[in-house]
Amino acid sequence: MTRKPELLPGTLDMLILKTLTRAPLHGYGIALSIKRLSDEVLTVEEGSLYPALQRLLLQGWVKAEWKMTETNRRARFYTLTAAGRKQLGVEVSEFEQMIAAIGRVLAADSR
Amino acid sequence: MTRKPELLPGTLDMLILKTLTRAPLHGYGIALSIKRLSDEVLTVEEGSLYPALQRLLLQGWVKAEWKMTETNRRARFYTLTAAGRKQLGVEVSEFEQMIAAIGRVLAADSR
DNA sequence: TCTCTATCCATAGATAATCTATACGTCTGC
DNA sequence: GCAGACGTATAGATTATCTATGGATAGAGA
Repeated sequence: MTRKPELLPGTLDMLILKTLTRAPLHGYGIALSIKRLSDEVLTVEEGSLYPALQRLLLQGWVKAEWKMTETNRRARFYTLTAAGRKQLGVEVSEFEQMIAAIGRVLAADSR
Repeated sequence: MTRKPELLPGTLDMLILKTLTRAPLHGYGIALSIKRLSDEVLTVEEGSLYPALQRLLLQGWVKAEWKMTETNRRARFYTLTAAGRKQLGVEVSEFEQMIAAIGRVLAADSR
């Protein structure tokens, strides 16, 4: 049985980076934000999210610091770096190119 | 270093099924067709293609038979089954829903 | 005839990205 | 006290790619 992913593989980093262009956020907030903006279509599982954030940190595309949330909890806030913003641009344009290409294949008329 | 995929993961089965709606084709022909229709953006490697065709056969979404090509070679031609056609519809609509959702996230304005 | 290129099939193994499941801790409201 | 939302994190399984091979045949051109 083929599993139904909650996410298109390969798009998570892009979605996280995009989310952080609005404001620094903690992991939980990033997941909520993506879910809400996508009208509940996209769900980011913790097991995908935190490894992804580690990747982004390692690449230098985000930085992190511990702070207090509005609700008075310790949380790790991630901020987009300049390199991250650039990377987002690259990923978005590659993604759009892919989507356009897939669109052309799907649009080819079949008998 | 993050690898640059030739394909959006998760979309290959859909692309193959779609290609077969036009006419039965052998593996090599499927790969060429996707490449050409996408204006060389999407490249299907053999190591992705043949396992994918095995998956589709196992699921009963395509059937295969050996025939001769126009160029006088033995080749395995794959034909879409009724179940495969139905599956294609499901995959396309899920894909479009995903793309729309990602679009909403990417469109959210950032300061 | 020889060699090169395009056509064709297929698999093994590595890699990457996701999901499932789990564990832990805190704050607020009831 | 307890439930439910908030919040971080990792281990392990799964799946889908890519890389790298290996093999075979047809046709064109030297």
